[in-house]
Amino acid sequence: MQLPTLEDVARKSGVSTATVSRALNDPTRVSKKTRERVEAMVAALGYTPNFGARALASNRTNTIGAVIPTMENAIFAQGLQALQEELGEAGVTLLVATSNYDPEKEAQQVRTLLGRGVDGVALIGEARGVEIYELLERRGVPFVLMWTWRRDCPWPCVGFDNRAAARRLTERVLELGHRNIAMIAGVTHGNDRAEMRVCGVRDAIRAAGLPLEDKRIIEVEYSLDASAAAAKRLLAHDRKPTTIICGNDVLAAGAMIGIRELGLNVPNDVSVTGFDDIELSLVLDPPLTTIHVPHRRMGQSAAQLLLLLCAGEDNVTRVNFEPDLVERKSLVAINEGGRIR
Amino acid sequence: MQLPTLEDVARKSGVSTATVSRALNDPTRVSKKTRERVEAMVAALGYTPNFGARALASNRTNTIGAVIPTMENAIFAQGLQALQEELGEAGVTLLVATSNYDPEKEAQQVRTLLGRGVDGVALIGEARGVEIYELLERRGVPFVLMWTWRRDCPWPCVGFDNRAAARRLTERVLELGHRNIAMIAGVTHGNDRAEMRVCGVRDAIRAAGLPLEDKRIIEVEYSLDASAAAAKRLLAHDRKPTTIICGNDVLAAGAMIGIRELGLNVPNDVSVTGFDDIELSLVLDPPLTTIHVPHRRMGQSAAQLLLLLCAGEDNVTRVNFEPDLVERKSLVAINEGGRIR
DNA sequence: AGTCAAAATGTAAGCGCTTACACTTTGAAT
DNA sequence: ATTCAAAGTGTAAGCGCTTACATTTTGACT
Repeated sequence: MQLPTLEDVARKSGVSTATVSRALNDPTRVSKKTRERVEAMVAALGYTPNFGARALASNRTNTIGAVIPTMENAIFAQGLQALQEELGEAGVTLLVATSNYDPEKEAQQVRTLLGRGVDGVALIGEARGVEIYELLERRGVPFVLMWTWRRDCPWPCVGFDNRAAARRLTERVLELGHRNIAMIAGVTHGNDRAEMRVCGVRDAIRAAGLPLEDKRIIEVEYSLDASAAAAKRLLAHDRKPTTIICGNDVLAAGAMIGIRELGLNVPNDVSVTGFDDIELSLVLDPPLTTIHVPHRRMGQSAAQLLLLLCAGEDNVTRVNFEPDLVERKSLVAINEGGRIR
Repeated sequence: MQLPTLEDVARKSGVSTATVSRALNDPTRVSKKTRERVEAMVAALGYTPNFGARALASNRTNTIGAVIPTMENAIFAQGLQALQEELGEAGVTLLVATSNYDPEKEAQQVRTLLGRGVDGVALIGEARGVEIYELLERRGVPFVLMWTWRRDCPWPCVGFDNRAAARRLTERVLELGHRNIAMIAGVTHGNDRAEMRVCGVRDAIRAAGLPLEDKRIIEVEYSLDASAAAAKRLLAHDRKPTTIICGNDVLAAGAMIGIRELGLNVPNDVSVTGFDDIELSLVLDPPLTTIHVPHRRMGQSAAQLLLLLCAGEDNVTRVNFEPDLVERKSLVAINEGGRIR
């Protein structure tokens, strides 16, 4: 069966295809009478514009592409959902691709998205080969970086200062009397958020005049198993850490599993902190002290910025959110004896 | 700047556009010599096919659309990721839309996807207005239902028997001596998976000759808060349930939060079971006894089926996975006194 | 009634690709 | 050498839409 075309609508409502096109895309440019006639005919025929033809003729697809590392853990889910909803209200569709934290794969996904003619692109973080940025700029396709922010970032970004937030968290840990701190970080290669979080922790420890010991920072992939193993390794150390700062909530959850398997208790034997404040942090026992990231607002804001950029606005904008430290039960003060509470 | 077109490639490599098109889409139909020349020219110019033009001319988009309820909890993440990866290997892109468990929104999203010319559609579950099925069939767009399976389902589906699995789980609960069972279910309206899980629980209880009490089954939206509240309500009952069977892992996590807030202990005071076996179930303390659903295999299988259907294969296929009961620590046997363990 | 800018509409040329069909070349079999 | 199917290539007609430009209609003023 053949779908009705613009021309069918035009013929049956006694106007030209141009008028139908206008009635659909910019109703103000058409008299009320024709508009209504056309709309009625569209409904009667069940006409839907052909996406490919429209894209070909107008050179726009009303599609934004996003490349995220993974959908499998919830870190990006909320933000993406919000991005999608916000774009949806403007009639723009979101195309999501995943890179599995592999820069090469990310580049390939960006190329695929460009091949599909996306009008704009959302990327996570700043760290990637310069060729992607060049490609995007050469093609004139606007993009924004999400989940990251830096004062002098040369590109539009919507996020927060991972380094400052990690530093703030660590300062709180220090304030609670911890002097023996370890960290389970995400893999920092090609991941500036992970890297900046490590830097932030280092900043705070150094500022406190404490030594920073490289072996107390373990980098692992974002999985429960890897993090649980890392926690066990850290706690096998002769001088056990009193706090394990984790690169994100998933790592914190993994660390808590590892700690539990060692027969130790959080927070009595060791404190744990997370980062991101995904739903997970509430189901953990004890609930996780973590950095709350405003995922939804970030997604919305990124959508708006992207729409602006697509509309031709072209000054680089940066949106900086201020993540909060939410203190729950997984981090407690240390007492005089060096044991916790 | 103007992007290179097929014609540019053709001109510069001294062949016709038809030959270039063939060299790109079906290399075997072109001599080795020309193929190599064309490929070199493509690389040199950085040519990428124009998606819209291709879609318009060939009437295919190499895109599959999926409508899922939400990305915000991880239930669908793994399955979708697998679906996407499998499609990706066939050069097909996945377009994901969300309905937020709203049938009306789902219908609208399907229409949007069709408007974008998707070659096939993946939907979650079977329960929806007949008009969506009609629309899909009228358009001749193949689709598969995921996360659900029924012997006499009239449409292609890739999933498992939610009812049987829920029944199996409940039988195990009964086998462990529980006689006083409550359930926190997902909202069943427009959600056959949730509904079938309730049915399965009922089946088992009825088969055991026990009374089934409607008030012991509470339907809530899939959120931690709602489930925690429901658990509290159930436990405020004069005859406390010894097990709370939850419609999925998220609800189980919420129930455990509620139970904890009541100062009770899982599983000593009350057992809890989940359904889905998402990563969450491992981070809970105690780890959750739940039904393991093979999300990844389901996604892969759905992708393969969809690709077949798009290729013209048109006999209705149903793929049934056998979910396992994984027993962890949140469900324990009841002792003689009626108290647990 | 006449004027004329503004509003509404029509005409038709593409957008970049695929593919039916026609034509040419190739090379194995005679 | 000749033949002829198979393999390779070219020609050109769309696919369904947008939009620059041309033309007609409208209606607020004289």
